[in-house]
Amino acid sequence: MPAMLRDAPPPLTRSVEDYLKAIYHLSAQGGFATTSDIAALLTVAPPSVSGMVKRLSETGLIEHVPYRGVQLTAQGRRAALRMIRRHRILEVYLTAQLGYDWDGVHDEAERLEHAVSDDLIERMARALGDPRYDPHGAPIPTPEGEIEEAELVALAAAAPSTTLELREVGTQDPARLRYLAEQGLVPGTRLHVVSRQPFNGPVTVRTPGGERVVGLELAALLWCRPEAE
Amino acid sequence: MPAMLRDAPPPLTRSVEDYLKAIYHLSAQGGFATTSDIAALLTVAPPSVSGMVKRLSETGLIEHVPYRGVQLTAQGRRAALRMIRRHRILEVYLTAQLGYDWDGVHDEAERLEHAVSDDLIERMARALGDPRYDPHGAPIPTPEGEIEEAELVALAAAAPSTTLELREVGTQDPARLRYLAEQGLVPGTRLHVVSRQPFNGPVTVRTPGGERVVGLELAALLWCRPEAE
DNA sequence: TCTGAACATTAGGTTATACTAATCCCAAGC
DNA sequence: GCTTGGGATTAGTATAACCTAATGTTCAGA
Repeated sequence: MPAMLRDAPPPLTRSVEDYLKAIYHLSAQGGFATTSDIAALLTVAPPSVSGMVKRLSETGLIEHVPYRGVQLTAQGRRAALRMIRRHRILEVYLTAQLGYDWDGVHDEAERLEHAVSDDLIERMARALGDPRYDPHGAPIPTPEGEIEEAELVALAAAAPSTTLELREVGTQDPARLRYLAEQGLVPGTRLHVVSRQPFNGPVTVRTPGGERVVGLELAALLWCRPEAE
Repeated sequence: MPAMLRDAPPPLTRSVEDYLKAIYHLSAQGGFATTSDIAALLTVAPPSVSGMVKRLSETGLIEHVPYRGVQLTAQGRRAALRMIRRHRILEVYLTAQLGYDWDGVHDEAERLEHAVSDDLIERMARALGDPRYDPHGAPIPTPEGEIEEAELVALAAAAPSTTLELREVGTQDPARLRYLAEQGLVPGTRLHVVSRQPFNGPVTVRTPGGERVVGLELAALLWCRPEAE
């Protein structure tokens, strides 16, 4: 019997899927994901992470540099992107087809992403017309594991009198999401930066719904694409 | 702090949910579910069942008579019916909204039933117009845990020259379900029993699609409601 | 009435995942 | 170039599920 067929790789467990996703997000800006960051994100104790890291690097899903942190291997990255695709397709589906709000959809998707089959995800994607972004504007990886890498700038860092398109909202916190939606600050909105107060003050933007004053904490979550001239 | 709030009952694990469902189905005709029947249904070894049975009776979900079998308590029955509602709503949803066939929908629902929230189930139910039967004709429990108890007769036991409505198909086996659908033998179909061969021979029925000869194995799975005169 | 087959249970071990407590490493500041 | 504090790791324990092997129980028929 050929080796390829002999031992089918055991399917990943829920925990493993969660760790890979966490590591993907934490090492997105190129660096290492540290033990304590992973522990904080998954709300487990650091020793639990050390243990899992050992197993994951033995199975070739991550690369571990002791006392430094971990990074995904190509295989681990594929698995993480598969989970992210599932999560984001689910978020779009629940929002578009079952009346969920963008601030309530995360938890449901978080549980379902481990249970749905690839087949079901692709049926949902087809029913939705193969969406490219989730309700928060985050890009959805393709079934082949490609993901769009956009060059976005945080509103907090934008220069006054530039015009931007709000592309992605970098939080899942329901309270923040609800407030942003009330202010009309959702992906796709055009923003003109009116002014920026000194000493880490708020940013004032003009939106189709009127002028809005956005505090720095929120402005740091609003990722925008500079408008082409 | 009042006792009711002090220790919220820990949510049931996947395994527990599966055991309760299995026990519900096995003790449906009023009797005890035996260790080996449960083991066979869940494809685990009998000692695993003994272990789980001990835990479940300690937590008050089942009543255990050693060497005899188990039955659900009122609390266990509620939990089982909740799972059955989830399963059947999911089956209807996947069939009606996402193009699943009635022979392929079982496995997907089996995994999802543990992951969906009650809220999502009720949203699906509402989107479907609160269906009362799943694609196989089985009744769907209400959110309050009521389930219709119909008096159905197996086609295998029906007298010749009676007229019946096929109500429920008692299998989840894809091959059998596919064949039955090809023959037009789906819930809702009106059947007239033309004849019954002796010596456990097949049953001949007239359907809107023409005459069909149904072997005894399949006829035992076709649960029918005698037509009112 | 006894006995053996079939079924149920106990005993003891494995794996995955988590925890706390104890120890280890390393880099930053003196 | 030492010390020290905080993050990382190891050690040891717990729990939920599962397994195989050994032992117990029941009942039907010789």
